[in-house]
This record gives sequence, C-alpha cells and structure tokens, in this order.
Amino acid sequence: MTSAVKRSKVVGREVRRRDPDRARASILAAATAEFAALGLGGARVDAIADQAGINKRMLYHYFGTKDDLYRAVLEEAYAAIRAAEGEIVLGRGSPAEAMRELVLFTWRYYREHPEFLSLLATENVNKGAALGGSARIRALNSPLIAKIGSLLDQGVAEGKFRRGVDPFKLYVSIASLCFFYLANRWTLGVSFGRDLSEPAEIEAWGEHVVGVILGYLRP
Amino acid sequence: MTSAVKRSKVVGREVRRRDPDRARASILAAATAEFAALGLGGARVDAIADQAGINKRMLYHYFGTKDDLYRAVLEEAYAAIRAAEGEIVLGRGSPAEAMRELVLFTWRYYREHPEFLSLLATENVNKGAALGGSARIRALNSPLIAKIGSLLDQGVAEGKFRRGVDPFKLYVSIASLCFFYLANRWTLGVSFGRDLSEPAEIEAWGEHVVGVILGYLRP
DNA sequence: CGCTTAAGTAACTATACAGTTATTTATGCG
DNA sequence: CGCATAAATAACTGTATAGTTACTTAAGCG
Repeated sequence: MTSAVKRSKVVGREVRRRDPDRARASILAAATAEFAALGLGGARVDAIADQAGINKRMLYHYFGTKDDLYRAVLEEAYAAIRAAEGEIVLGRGSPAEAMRELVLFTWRYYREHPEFLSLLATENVNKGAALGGSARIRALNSPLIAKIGSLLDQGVAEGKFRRGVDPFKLYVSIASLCFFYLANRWTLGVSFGRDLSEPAEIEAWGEHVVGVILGYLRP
Repeated sequence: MTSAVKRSKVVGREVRRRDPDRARASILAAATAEFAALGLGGARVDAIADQAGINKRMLYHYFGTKDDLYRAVLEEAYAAIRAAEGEIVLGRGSPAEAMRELVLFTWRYYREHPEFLSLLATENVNKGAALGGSARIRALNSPLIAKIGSLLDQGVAEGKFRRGVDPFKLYVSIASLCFFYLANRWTLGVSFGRDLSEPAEIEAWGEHVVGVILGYLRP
C-alpha cells in the first residue's frame, strides 16, 4: 500500500465521495427495477442497495422503511406519466386524427415504460394500499381527461363523433386496451401459443386499438 | 372412484382423521387466496398451511415446493375459467344480442373471481415464468375464440357486423376492457377520486364495454 | 481553523422463512 | 389379525431479511 496521506484530496486513490442527489436517484432507479420485477413482497432491500451501489444504511437514511421506498417509487412513476401526458400537443388534423395520436401516445408510453405497468399491477394486487396514503398522487389528475373531453366536443360539433361519450370512460378504455395486451402478454402468449412480444404483433395491436376506439366513436 | 364411507370411529375423543382430498382442496383454496392477496413473493407457506388448517409438512407432501404449489394454483384457476367459458350457450337472438351476452359473461366472471384477476396480474409481473413450464395450460385453449369467430361470421353474413375482425383480437379487447377496470380500480380510484367499486359504477362499466364492442363492430 | 452536521460504512440482531427430520397413527388389504 | 403404506404431527435447521448500532469521514460555515 502506498502511504495513506489523506490530508487533502488524494487524487490517485479512491476517495469516498459524497453525492446525496446521485445516491437518492440511484436508489430510486434500483428500487423501481426491483419492485417492478419482483413485486412488493418479492423485492429485497439488500438487492436494491447492492444494485444502487450504496450502503443499505443510506437507503434507510433517505427513504425510511421498505414500504416508504415503495411509495416513493410509485409516486415518481405517476409523476412521470402525468408529466408526459401534460406535454402532448395534438396536431392540427381532424378530431379522428388527433384521437389517433392520443391513443398512440398512450400505446407508446406503455411500451417504453414496462416498469410502470408492472408497478401498477403490483400496487393493485396490493389493493392500492400504498398509494391510498399518498396525498401527492391524489393531487395529480391526468391532463388527458381534459384533452379527451375537448376532442370529443370538437368531434361531436363537426358531426364526426357520436354524442354522449364520457371522457373518463374513454380514457379508461384506451388505457385498458393498451395496458392489458402489454402487461398480460406473457400469460396470453402461453395460453394461445403466440409470441405477443413480436414487434409485428405489437405494432398491429396499436393499430387495432386505434381502430376500436375510432370505430366506437363513429356517430 | 374412491371415497368409501369415511368411518370416523370415535366419538367423544379428538381423533386424528385422514382426508387427503379435503386436505388437498383446502390447501389449494388457502394458497389461491394467499397468492392472490400477496403475490408470489409476498405469499407465505406458513400462512397457507395455517389458513388451510393443515400441517405444513402435508403441503410439501401434496404439492412439492412453494413454486410448485403456485403453479398448481394457476393451473386450477385457468382450468376453472376455461370450463366456465365452455359452458356458455348463447341465446337465439341477433348476433348483436349474442355478442352482448358474451361480453357480459366475461364481465360477470371477472367480477365474481377477483382472485383470478390478481393471479393473472401476479403471474405477468413474473413474466409468465411459472405457467411457461406448464404443458397443461398450453393444452387449454379458450372455447371463446371459436364462439366469437362464428358469431362474427354470422353477423357479417347478416350485414350486422363489419368485415375482417380477428376473433383473437376481439377476445383480447373484451378481456382488456373487463380486466383493466376491475383489476386496476384501486389506483384508478385514488388517481381520479372516484370509488370505482360502487355497484352503480361497476354496472355502468359493464354496459360501457358492451357499447364499445358493439359500436366497434358496426359495419 | 475548528466544530457541527450530514454522508457514509461494516458489522450486527432478532425474527421470518422455505424446506426437512424423525416419528406417530389411521386405514385398506392379504 | 398383522402389516405395508399413506396421512399426519411437532420440532428443527440453515439461511435470508428488514431494520439497527456504533462508528468514521467529508463538507460547509463561523
């Protein structure tokens, strides 16, 4: 060993560095992956700490208990999707074209964030117990509901959409059709002997969802 | 063919009685509830044995490991829904009326078997790993696909349904719309400040699904 | 500089957990 | 009856797990 002169910044050697923001972020990222892959009960705090490259003590320091960390992961995942939803700007085409964009936005977001789908599934197996205690979530309404509402009004005014469709129900319908295929494709694939993760199948399902929604909306 | 008369020979005294069928059944029932409530990782073998009122050793005797028991639970749940699907007899009304019955069957089955929905969600978080190894599941095709297929043909022939709809896609669409609402109503409820477990809301969603499917199928 | 505070570490603890051992007892069959 | 076998039990084992303790070290500030 070389001399342990640790007086000032010893550049040549590994020096313990402090970086709270990075530590928090890397714990959250590791926890998201762990909870998404194994569920609440299956996730291991030690595995999260290892994966994050931090000492387990710091995880407790920053986040409290395992349940607190789980809630933080859910809150972050919700904040992220709501932020993305807030940024959609629909093109200036017809209502049908805008609706198509909106459906494909949801489809793309779900495809690109499988961990969000898994967390959602896990938290619902848990009957929403963790999120129920989160005021932060209750404050985050989806910007999509309002966008869908005005799109529906516009479509009805132009005689392109049927009357009387509830924006919330339409939002949940779009989410249903996008979520179910992606989240449950493993059991669907086993049951029906098809590989639903094939890019061509995935592409086709997105178009199918557009077709179902626009078909339903016809006057 | 077994099950001769169970002669419990004694009376006032606590006698250890043997009943393999009952033991197996009660283990499966307890395991179904436990896995559905807590997921694969969260389920506890001791809790299942307690709940079933049997000694843990017997659980291992009948089912092997925890994973084996989990697979048995999934297989039974699948066998049950396939059996129910096989028994539907659609009325003699129009194709639209028959399709409505078919949608409402799915809706009712999901409502009455929340544990099936939770198991499905859990197994998909698990990426279908347990079911992937089950030849028994692969052999169980859904009888609904064929029924939907002939219904679609009939509707097209009568000029009531649009052409070119894939029965598998329609089946998955119906399942999506029914599953998502029920399985994810906890987080939906928190996010949107609505109690989606209200009987009136549940009733309305079933009708909405019928409306979406029939709306889409219009020529 | 020196001191306070927050960031960091290793090792520990008490309990929970999946799976096993050793043993006992009921039951069907010759 | 007597015996082989399957059903049942309690107590146990080695490890994993969430959470903690006791301590060290970097950074910011007067």
